[in-house]
Amino acid sequence: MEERIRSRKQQILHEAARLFHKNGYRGTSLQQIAEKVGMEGPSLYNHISSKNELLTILLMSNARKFDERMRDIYASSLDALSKLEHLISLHVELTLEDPDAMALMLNEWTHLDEADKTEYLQLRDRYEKSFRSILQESMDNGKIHTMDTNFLLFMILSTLRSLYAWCARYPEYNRVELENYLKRGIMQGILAG
Amino acid sequence: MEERIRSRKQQILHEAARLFHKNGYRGTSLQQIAEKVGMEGPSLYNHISSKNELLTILLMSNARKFDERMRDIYASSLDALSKLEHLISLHVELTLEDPDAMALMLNEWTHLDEADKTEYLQLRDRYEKSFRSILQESMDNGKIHTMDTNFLLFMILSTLRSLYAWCARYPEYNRVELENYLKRGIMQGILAG
DNA sequence: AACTAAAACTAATAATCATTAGTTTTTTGC
DNA sequence: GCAAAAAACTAATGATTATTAGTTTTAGTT
Repeated sequence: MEERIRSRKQQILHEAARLFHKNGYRGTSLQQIAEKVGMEGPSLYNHISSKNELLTILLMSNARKFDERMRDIYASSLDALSKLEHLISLHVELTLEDPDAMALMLNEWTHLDEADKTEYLQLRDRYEKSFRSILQESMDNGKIHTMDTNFLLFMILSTLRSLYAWCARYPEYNRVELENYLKRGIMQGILAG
Repeated sequence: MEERIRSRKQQILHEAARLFHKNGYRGTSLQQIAEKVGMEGPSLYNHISSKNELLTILLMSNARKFDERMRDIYASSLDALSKLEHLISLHVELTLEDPDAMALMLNEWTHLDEADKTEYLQLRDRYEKSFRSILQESMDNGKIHTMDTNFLLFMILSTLRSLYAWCARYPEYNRVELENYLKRGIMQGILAG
């Protein structure tokens, strides 16, 4: 009859992620998190050392996962255009895997303490540089239109980064559909013909 | 005397917009706003009735402007594809006009009080419905690829709504360049040939 | 100069909330 | 069963902060 009981800390992290996503880090009190888990606010301190620790764990683990997966793609021997497709898939996969963590990573990183913020921004910067370099290579190969690389990166990342909101609103779309739509929309644009 | 009040209030609104954008509504104290304007926190109450009033004025005026401009475009006799181009221009224009107000409208509307939030969500909903209907018409006309209209709307709005962040980071791009890049990127996609 | 109202100031209020202290209950290993 | 550790509770603490109260200064009008 033992169903898998997540450790208490995992439960806390899970509820924190949901609430931080829904109401923001500042807009969420420890009391609210505690209530969801079924205890009083101060009891949380038997499991965590601070509110900020919760954010840091959730956010940094997602950021590091992104970094790792990006490095795999970047270092692969695929051609640039295929790498780009894999990047799109990566966003879809990680967003579907944990939309709350994704939302936190994108929206709440300002509340990290200084050391973590520095590391986060380094990871993000490296990610963007790799992404840009893949776009640049595709352009040099003549595979995609010549265009301001930074602006192109901005357009693509805008869409990929908003994906968590789409998934929250329309949970019925699966990974394959999302990847397909995104690749078509980004690669081919919307004009017919 | 009326003029004095107005200009002082405009000053306060301006600094509030900058700070709300930079640190969020909750992350901004009245004391901080007051300091930027050159007074003590409580002195603000000679000009405003509450912190929330500042957010409401900034946010709702922008939302209503959007609504009004959208209605002009929607009601025009242009063909659907031209309307879409005008919508892109509208986002560029209003974003460049006041990036702080745009960021507030997109990110801080949750802090509106109930009545304003309801109105805001109605405006937003109407905006999205009109946008979607224009996309649908373009699709029916065979002008753009057949595809899930909601997802297409999501992709386009993701980019347009992120524009304020781009403008903050790269202030050297002007309206014409932004419109051109966006129209090309959205309409034609990135694939060469 | 004197009156008035706007607009500033300082000090107090009250709410929220992360965190600590101290205590009691529950669980666990034997 | 039982000691000890883990995990819960209640009750402070202290910081922040929106807002109000009461007072003084500033500036415009007569």
